[in-house]
Amino acid sequence: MTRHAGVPVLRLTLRIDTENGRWLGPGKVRLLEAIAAHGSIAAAGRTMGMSYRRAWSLVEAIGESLGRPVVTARPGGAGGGGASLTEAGSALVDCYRRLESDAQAATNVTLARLAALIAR
Amino acid sequence: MTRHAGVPVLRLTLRIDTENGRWLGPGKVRLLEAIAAHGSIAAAGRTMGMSYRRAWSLVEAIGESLGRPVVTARPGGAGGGGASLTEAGSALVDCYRRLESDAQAATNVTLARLAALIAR
DNA sequence: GTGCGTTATATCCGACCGGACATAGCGCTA
DNA sequence: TAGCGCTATGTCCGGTCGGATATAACGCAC
Repeated sequence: MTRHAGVPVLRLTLRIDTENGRWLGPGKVRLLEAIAAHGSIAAAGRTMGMSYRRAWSLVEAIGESLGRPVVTARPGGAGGGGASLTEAGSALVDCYRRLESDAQAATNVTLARLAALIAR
Repeated sequence: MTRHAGVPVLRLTLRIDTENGRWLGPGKVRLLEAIAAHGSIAAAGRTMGMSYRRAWSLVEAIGESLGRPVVTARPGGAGGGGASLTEAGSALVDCYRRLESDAQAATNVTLARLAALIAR
């Protein structure tokens, strides 16, 4: 990931807007990935520097965007419980990441042209 | 622009993040286009339902993202003055719209797969 | 059965953002 | 020269969002 001297790096992020005014962006996707990686909403929130309250409400919002839950959570038990992605949840992450890489590949030349516009 | 029965429409929006924490999204680009179309920041703001104050500060923010001004404005004169895009400003709009169409073309099949995930 | 960490939810508060309003300067036009 | 509309900028206020905190329930481990 080297960069040419003086040419600024531009990062392209995608946001998917649904009909009902909700949307999905990179933050929510990263949260889902962290939940999958750590096995709990609380641990995912901690690693991303957000409160459990916020992490939970984001998960809620994603579920409402999709019309179905994206995580299954269980309180109590070993380690206090935990959470993992539903099939729809991990499919959502996969779709988003594929969208991202496809878009990146299709736009990198124009993105470089845009980067050249920026004063340095 | 027909849609299959029951399949929700997803809109893909791009956001370009620069190194200094600033970014450019569809709202700012539409504002620039409105300025080009109407010949003034004030008129552009009115057609987009925002105050002159806000329109002007957005223009300012875009300029700081790019490191150079995106509009040239002149107070006084016929009609009170006006504003138009600089060369960098219209190049920015062109780049963004091209990014958008390229990304749209490259992702529409995956986007359809994502749309199928959404409960109806 | 006590303890622990997590889920789930309510409430309160401060920070931030945008909207509303105010003001000053500018230059053509009538 | 008076007026108009736009640029440019400051200030204040209210709504919204996130952070902090509190509480209850749950179920395994010890």
